[in-house]
Amino acid sequence: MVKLNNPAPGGMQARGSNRDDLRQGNLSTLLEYVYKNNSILRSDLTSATGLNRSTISDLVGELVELKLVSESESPQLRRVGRPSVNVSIADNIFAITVVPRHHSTTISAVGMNGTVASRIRIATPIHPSPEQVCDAVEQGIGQIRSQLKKGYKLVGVAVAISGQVDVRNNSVRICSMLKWVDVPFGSLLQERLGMPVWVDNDGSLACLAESSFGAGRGFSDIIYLFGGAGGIGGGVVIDNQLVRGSRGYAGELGHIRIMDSRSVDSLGIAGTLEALVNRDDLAHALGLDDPEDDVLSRAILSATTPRAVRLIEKKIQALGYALSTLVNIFNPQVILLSGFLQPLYQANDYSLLSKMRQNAVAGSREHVQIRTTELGGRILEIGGAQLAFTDLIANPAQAKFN
Amino acid sequence: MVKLNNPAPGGMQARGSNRDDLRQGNLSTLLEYVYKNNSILRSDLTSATGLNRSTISDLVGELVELKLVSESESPQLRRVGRPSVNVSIADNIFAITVVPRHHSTTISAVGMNGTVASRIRIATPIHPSPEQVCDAVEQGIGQIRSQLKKGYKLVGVAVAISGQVDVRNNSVRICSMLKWVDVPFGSLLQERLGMPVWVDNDGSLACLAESSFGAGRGFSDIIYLFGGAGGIGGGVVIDNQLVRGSRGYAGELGHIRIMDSRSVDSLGIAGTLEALVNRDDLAHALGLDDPEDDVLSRAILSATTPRAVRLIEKKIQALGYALSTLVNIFNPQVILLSGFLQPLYQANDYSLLSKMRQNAVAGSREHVQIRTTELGGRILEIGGAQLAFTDLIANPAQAKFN
DNA sequence: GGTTTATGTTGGCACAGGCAACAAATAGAA
DNA sequence: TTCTATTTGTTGCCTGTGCCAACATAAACC
Repeated sequence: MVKLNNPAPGGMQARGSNRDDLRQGNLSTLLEYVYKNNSILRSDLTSATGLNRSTISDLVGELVELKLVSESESPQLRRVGRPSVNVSIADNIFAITVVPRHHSTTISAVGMNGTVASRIRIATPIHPSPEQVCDAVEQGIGQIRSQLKKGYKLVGVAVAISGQVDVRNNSVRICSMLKWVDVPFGSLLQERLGMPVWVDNDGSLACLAESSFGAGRGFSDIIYLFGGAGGIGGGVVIDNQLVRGSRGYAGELGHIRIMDSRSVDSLGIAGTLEALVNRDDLAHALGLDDPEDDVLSRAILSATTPRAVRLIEKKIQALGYALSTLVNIFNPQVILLSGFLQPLYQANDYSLLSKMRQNAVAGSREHVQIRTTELGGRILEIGGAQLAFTDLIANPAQAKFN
Repeated sequence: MVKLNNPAPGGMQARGSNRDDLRQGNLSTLLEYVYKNNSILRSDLTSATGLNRSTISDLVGELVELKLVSESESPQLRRVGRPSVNVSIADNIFAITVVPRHHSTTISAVGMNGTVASRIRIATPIHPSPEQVCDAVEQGIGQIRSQLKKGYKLVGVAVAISGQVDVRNNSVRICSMLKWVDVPFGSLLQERLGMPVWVDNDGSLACLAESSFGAGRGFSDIIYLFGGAGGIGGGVVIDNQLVRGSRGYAGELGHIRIMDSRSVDSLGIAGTLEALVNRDDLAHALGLDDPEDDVLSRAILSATTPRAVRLIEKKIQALGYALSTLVNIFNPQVILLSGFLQPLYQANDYSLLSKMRQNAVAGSREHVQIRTTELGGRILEIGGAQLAFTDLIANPAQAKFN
């Protein structure tokens, strides 16, 4: 459900809505439509929202005045009747996305219209301190500002962390990749930059991106799983809403239990999906040493040695078990696989599907699909930007830029 | 989030809101407050919703005219100032709750004010056909109608099924207890009775009840687990919203995988929570033959034979594994245990907690609580009624009774 | 070029909630 | 008792939001 600040009672904190909330909610709904579609006809907004033509006209007018969208002549559609006006997202609104890694940090400017306008990778010491990452970000934003066309507006900075993030206060609980524990990174960076900062888990951000702009488009209930060198991450969307849990730690799908085993995952938990389905094992069995994603992928799909084939099948089985648990819990419409889980699925989709179905309850297993993801390397930039645009979209009239 | 029919875009189906929606949303919010609290001061409604005093006065006035609530003098609070008016739910609005079991069906009338006004148990053949249950319900409602005070109003009938239910069309996908497969029970019963019928999974309904009126009050993110003779069921509440999944099959928490094992659960899936933590095993090890709940509970808490103690500990370990998976996925505030899982927890709460913590990610494990439930035997009646009252609460002005 | 169809535009309207002033009902102090 | 302070209910008026109907406009179709 969208805005109109009545958060559902139950916790009994529902608020009433007044006329301002009504207007704000409608503005927000419209802006979200334009954002998600990048560009949309006013007549489509009318039919989608159910609002009156004149109301849409008025609301879009306000968004134009706020310089959040622009109107342009419609493309030639060869349809009867007066052609409708095209509404597009302004091309000068950007979010900064920050992705810190072991020994470098990537800083990007992502337009609200979806374009990655600028991307800078800045080397840092291995396992950089929060201050060192702040330095890199500050430097990167400086460069980006000089590259962007004049008149640009920044909404703020989104940071994607490969670890556990308390989203209530934007602080990093644990990030093994950076060796951070309890770092209030959001506050640190915000103080340094003087603009809003949001921090979130990378799996959640990727899930967000894929659900809005990738393979999850049009689905309301989605499981997203990503397999990378650091382990397995993920995210869950229920009823079009990303699941965050009480503090934002939800979606640690790599750490769900599969079986008794002495293999432990990156957090030292035994028998989990991440412990059993592991990139290094696969690379090793395929005779590769720290391969790039596409190399590993091709190797998995063309594996022939009995040992490798056996191992791949074993991983598929383990993944199948995990999927069935998730399917039983969530009854999703679609499961999205990315990273090295994608070639694993493609190597033997039948095997994965049947393992999953075999261990899932009847109702849920029947209509669930498995798909591979679509967004590729830009996924964290898109997801991070989406996080950064959230406030703007929720309340377009109060937009503030930096 | 409450009403104001903008379902979140993403699936891109958000609708705009007009003035009618505004009014409807506020009426709904107020009615929900009164329902959840049974009785509340008008001044508390004012501060809780943030709406103006005069607006509350007007809205409550409409609810009174609709005969959904009544106003009465406030209790003596010995507070300075003019005493506020007390708003209570009308005492003549009822839902019928139906709980079909192996060889009997229980039909109850539950007041919107929370009272179970009438409860009738009607014997049926073992594994009754849908028609036989319909017969029982029709007969039961006939009796209930004669018992209720004149002037009563019925909103409809809610059916709690121990199995998988497609909530989109109120049909039973599979119910092993009744041996039903693909029974459109909602339509059948609705046609017979001529009033609205809703069907849902018993675990989901129990979760709903416990989250609104039981041990889950005040929490927004809840895991609910119930252990009974038929297996283990459950439900999940995220952000104050019951998780139903795409068709309503979500929440099959008994079928999440724990380990490799040859033990199978009621659906034939091996190594699941339900397969490993099993009421019959416990009863047998304790030398009991089909015990009542309280008998089993006492036996678990006072077990002394090494074999029984070992078995109990083993079950606790398995439950701990399941909880850690759930905690990793959801980052809930609280886990509610009921049925025979409750004495299992009480038998060694330290052991269960530490097993769960040991296998859960740092952020999520730190603040999660485990609690036992509060509602006892009335839980399905309360949860079912809540389901039946949902439409009325969502749109008080369109209330229709039977 | 006229007709049909769909959309944009405009002015007036209805009505929901806010606001301010006043009335009412209590506790507490003098 | 009486007076004051405090809180809440009530009333009339106002603002602003979305709706509606009539009209204008721009395309396809014949």
